[in-house]
Amino acid sequence: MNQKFIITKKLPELPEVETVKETLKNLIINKTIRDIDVFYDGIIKDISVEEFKKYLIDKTFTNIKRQGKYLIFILDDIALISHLRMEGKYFIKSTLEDRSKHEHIIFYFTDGSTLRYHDTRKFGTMDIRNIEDIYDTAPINKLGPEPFDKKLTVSYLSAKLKNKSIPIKSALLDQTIITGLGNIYVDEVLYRCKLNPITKSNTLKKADLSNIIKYSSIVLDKAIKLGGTTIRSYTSSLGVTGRFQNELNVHTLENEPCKVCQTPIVKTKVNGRGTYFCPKCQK
DNA sequence: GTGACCACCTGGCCGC
DNA sequence: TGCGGCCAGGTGGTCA
Repeated sequence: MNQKFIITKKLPELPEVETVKETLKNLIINKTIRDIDVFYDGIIKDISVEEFKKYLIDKTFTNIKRQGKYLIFILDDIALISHLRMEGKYFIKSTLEDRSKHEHIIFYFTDGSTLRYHDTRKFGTMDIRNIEDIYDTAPINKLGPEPFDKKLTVSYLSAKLKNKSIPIKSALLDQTIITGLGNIYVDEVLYRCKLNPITKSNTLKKADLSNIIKYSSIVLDKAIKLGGTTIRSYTSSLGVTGRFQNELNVHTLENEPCKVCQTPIVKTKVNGRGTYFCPKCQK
């Protein structure tokens, strides 16, 4: 087998972000920012580094929330909205520790510790909002319901997809329709639903939509309980690794036998995204 | 309104 | 051994 296709990139999806949120809650709540160093300003959206510092210095972390794959740090009256994208991570370290190559933003706390944003590919983003504007402005106000949300019903999904001829895989990756599903979990959900990833979204039956809702919730719930998925080396703060990779049925398992019918799992591309499915179970 | 495509960015891998 | 090129990923922007 071509080695290039074995290596799958790791990425933080909703379960991984939930793990990061819960881990950081125990570590930074009630800590006050004394200073900030920004080594790569491309992560900060819309405002200058000076404004970013002005908003956050002397502020205290009072809560951490999550919406989809976004982390929302509450600092008094300000919200720092962070998206980890492909490889973003947070670490707590002492002020004395040297900065590693990929640490792009360091928050210095008054107690001598630091919160460090580490991102190998510099894809992550940070937005600043007033707390009263969090849910009324982009990016949060564009997000659809999460799989656990009661708003996610068959009628909601049917209305969203009725004019969509794009593959169901692409539709499920669209965070304005359902928020929280990423490439790994969409493959796993579609496998459990026995749906081919290229099925046109507007051809699905109500039973299919019901299954999508049901299995999205089941898959993400289980992944959260297991701390997410560590495919190559993704770890959350303080090196917490996920165990959901042991539950994967198709993703990254090209040429491995399907657990149901033993047919080799196929890897293809759907709108440029690496996609794994069983050609027999998912017709 | 919809869908396709591109940019962003870098480590790891393959082929030469 | 070293170099060039490809690939992976989520999201936002642009264009048809």
